[in-house]
Amino acid sequence: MAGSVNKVILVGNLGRDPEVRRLSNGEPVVNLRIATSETWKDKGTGERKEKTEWHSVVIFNENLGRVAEQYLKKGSKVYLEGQLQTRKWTDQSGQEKYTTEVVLQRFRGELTILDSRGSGGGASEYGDEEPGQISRGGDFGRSSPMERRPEPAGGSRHNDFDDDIPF
Amino acid sequence: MAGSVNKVILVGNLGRDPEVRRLSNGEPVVNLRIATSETWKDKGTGERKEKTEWHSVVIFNENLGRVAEQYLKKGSKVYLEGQLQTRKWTDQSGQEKYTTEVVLQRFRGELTILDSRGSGGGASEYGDEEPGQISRGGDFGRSSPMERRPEPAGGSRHNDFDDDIPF
Amino acid sequence: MAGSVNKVILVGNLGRDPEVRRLSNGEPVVNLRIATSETWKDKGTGERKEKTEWHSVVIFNENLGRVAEQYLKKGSKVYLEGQLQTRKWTDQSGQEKYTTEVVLQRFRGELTILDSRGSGGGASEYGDEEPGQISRGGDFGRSSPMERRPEPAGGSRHNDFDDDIPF
Amino acid sequence: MAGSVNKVILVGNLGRDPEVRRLSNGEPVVNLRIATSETWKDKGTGERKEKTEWHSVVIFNENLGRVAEQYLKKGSKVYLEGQLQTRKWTDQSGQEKYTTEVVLQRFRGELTILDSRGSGGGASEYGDEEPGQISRGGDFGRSSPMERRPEPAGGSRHNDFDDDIPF
DNA sequence: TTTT
DNA sequence: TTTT
Repeated sequence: MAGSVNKVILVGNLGRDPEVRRLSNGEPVVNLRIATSETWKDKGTGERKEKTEWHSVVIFNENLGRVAEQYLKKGSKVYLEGQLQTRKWTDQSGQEKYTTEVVLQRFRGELTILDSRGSGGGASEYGDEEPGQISRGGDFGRSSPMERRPEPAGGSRHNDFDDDIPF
Repeated sequence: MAGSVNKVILVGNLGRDPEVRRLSNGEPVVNLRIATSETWKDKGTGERKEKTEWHSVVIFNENLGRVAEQYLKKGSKVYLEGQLQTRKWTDQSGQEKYTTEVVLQRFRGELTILDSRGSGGGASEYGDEEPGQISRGGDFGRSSPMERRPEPAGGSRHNDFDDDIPF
Repeated sequence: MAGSVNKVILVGNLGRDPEVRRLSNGEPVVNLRIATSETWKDKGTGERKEKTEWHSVVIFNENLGRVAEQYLKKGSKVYLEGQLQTRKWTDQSGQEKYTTEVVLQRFRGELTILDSRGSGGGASEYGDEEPGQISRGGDFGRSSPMERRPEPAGGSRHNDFDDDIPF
Repeated sequence: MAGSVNKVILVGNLGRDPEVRRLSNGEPVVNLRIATSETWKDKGTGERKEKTEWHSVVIFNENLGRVAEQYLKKGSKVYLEGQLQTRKWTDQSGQEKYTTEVVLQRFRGELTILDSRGSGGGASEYGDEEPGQISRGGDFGRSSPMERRPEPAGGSRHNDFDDDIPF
């Protein structure tokens, strides 16, 4: 159906270091485990209570994946936007299982580092006069670095990421 | 942890009529099945493709639950905000399962009807000079209708919902 | 400062037809006037009241601009995401004025048509196996159509937009 | 119109201390000045550039206003949700002016402190078994503290805020 | 006027 | 498994 929106916004902390797998072309696919939590005070007992929710995040967005890989670690606080996706899989015993994840698809989603260290800028790749959003997935919509910034003839293309450090 | 945000925004259509269970106090708990989908054209084949994602939504928010119960049906288009929650349960065979849902907690979340019919107003319950958000969960933070609008002495309390039709 | 987010989400109706200006390169810059409103009932008088807020939206995003130009008109209902931007200008009498707008920058923002007619798909431009978000600005991050889909040798490139109708 | 959404999400830093005015009933109305910014690298010159956007925020939400008053200061980083509102006013010279603000209405909006200090919990006021969202405006929908937590007979009601520190 |  |  058209006219639909599927958006998740999380601000939370990484429960462990990012897990990075790599596609055959070298692109990273990064998995994060993000905790969000709420605290409240039990009106009956006056006790302070807390409930933590854990979120599985998968980053297919190449640029945000590189940011995650390089700058996030256990404990990092992030703002991220992705979409809800549920996939079906079969465990070893043949049982059907469903897993729901927050997915940052290729060229989509957002990731912003909120730690005082580790923040300070973004992995923006704009090269013109218009400002680029910090670490925003949508900034980068192209399928290969070659499409991205036409090199002058004879120009050498180094590691793209070198000049896109997010702080 | 403080400083966290757990928010889901969906615009989509109900795949079936709302399912309403009722708490011992009469409050509705409403389950929705919402479809969002994306379409794209395969660059190779030129074929138009579509992928639909299904979301399980649970409304504990009493007022939004009543709105859902009364005004939503299979096919209705809604905007809603809730939070991600994963719960563990055990199926009949003793297998542990996890289900992730979009939850509108008591006094929280938002629900807005987007159909041309069925839209046109909100279930707002503000009674003062300030405008109330349309069908917003947070509008209603009180735990019983009795707390809500002090009745004049001798006043009779009718069905609360009568005067809160969302369109 | 890094680690910042500036996001506006609107669901509302166009108060008039889109206004389209065109850059020297032919790219459209589209201005929308969007109404959102809230209704509530005055607790004192029992009167139903409504307050409408008007938003100025500027679409620099080329693809979303084309969608707006072609498919939106007075009365259309849309979901859109942009960012807040305030600009200073001087009126004819030399007075300094400030105007705050919701801006969809190049390659950014989202626009989804919510009318039953006019919905039904998206202006996605993905050409691979992964689904593209409907009418999402970030889908298109390239600065010219030439970068976009490498044509087979001898292939002719027609109006790009023809095959990207959002429904 | 019903079926509308008017939402602003900001993550940014306070440019100065909160400004607090007080209504005749003692409720605070708090004004914040929030900076968001974007950085990018000019593709031509290779220069790193930055553009800052300033947002005026007005908090009518009593509870979030108290949180802002007590815990925010110049430099604090916050996540907040409000709605766009433009108001007309006349300056000293009789000129008509328009100002657009991000408004957190009574019982609405969200405010979460993101600084490592100053975060760590929320001003939640739930008193039952369900967890309360951190510093969420919508948690509190009632117009006076008296409605809030029924006191045991003879119970004394102290400063409500004492036991609701957000960390 | 913030932040990095 | 995070954070406060």
